[in-house]
Amino acid sequence: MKKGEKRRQELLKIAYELFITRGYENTSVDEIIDKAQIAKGTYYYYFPSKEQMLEEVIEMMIDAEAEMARHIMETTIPVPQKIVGIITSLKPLDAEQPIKDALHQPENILMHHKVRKKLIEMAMPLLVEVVEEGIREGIFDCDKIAERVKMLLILSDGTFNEGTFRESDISVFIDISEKLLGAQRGTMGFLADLIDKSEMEEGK
Amino acid sequence: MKKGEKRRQELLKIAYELFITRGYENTSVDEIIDKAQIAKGTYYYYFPSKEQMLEEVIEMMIDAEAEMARHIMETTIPVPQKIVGIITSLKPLDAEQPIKDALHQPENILMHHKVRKKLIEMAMPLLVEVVEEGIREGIFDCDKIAERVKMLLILSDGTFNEGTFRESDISVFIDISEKLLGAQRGTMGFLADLIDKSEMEEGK
DNA sequence: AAAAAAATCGACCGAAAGTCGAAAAAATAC
DNA sequence: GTATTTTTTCGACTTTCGGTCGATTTTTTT
Repeated sequence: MKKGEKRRQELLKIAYELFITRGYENTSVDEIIDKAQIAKGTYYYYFPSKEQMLEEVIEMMIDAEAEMARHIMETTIPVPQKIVGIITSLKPLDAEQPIKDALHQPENILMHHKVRKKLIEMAMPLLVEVVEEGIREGIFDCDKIAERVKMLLILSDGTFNEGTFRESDISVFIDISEKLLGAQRGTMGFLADLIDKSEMEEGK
Repeated sequence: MKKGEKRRQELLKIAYELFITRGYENTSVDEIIDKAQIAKGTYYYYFPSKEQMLEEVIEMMIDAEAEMARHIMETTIPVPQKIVGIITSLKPLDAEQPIKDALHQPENILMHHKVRKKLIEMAMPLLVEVVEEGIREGIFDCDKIAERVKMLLILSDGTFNEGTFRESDISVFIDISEKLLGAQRGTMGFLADLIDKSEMEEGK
């Protein structure tokens, strides 16, 4: 009477991997049940539809990201670093070791969109807290924190997680982040080095 | 030997209307050929695939928006108003008279995403020009214009064209627009009235 | 051991995109 | 004005895919 939950997790894991490597739309239910060695009926015994399954897969992913983000929050690194840490930990699965691309560059728009939306929802309250921390410390100075955080998230996602990223975007992003939060010039400057470094690793 | 182009346009028009009112995914090729009173084979004589057709429908839409945007550019209204005018004219089809919704609110993500991307590509060079105009006039003061314009577009899209818009976003958006372009405080203030007005019309 | 509940099976269904060879219509050549 | 070639149209057929359903097996409960 709980073998069920194991199956469920097993299927979720298989689907997660297929969705990420080949895309949601390009993964058929048949492929999933093939890999899992089960029949159609069994699959639909656990999930009412493929899309509902996607929803659950995404939830899994968000949970993982959320944990990482919360972990960063609890550290004692400076507030600006926290913010950047949380934001960069939000790259859906891009930065993960083996899997990588094949997800949002080509055409996995549905999945990417859903992930992105939930990711922003999840990260907002955390970032609000961090920004408030920054305000108390005198590093930031602004009102309407939630709105500003939302825009920061929109901006970072649109700038970095889309295919149109250019090296020259960084300095503008830094500039605008500082002004958005009412920080002193240079507060976010360390971001440039960070990105330079990761670009080099990828040999871009 | 050119009846073909007429058919093509006819099909494009039918598809455009169906895509907009019912969504791309929810419109079947069968529905299109039903409305057009043609056979499957004829459809595929003109379009290699449904998705390619979407691409062409989108191009049509973009062209229309582009013309409107260019028209705004040629007027003699103040630069800040031009910018806002262009940006607001970019709402894919939202603001259009009879059609409206049923597009990006529910789940027409693929189409919305493609439109949005092309719209940004199209609008960037125009806005760059306008911002340069503003700089010459001393209204704006900034470097990296292309990058800043891109962010302005990302931000406006993410703020207004997504389902998460809140009244309180406006003032932050105004603030950040001004800072992004190096404008004086208040330069973009008129935006608030604009939005208030359109909200009222819709009875929100 | 019997009964009930949970889990599994796979043939089948319907919708939808896309194919293909043949035929009709139109344009061009002679 | 007829033959030939090109363009356009037709619709039955194929394939893929998400999803259904009643039957069957396995596991749990009593």
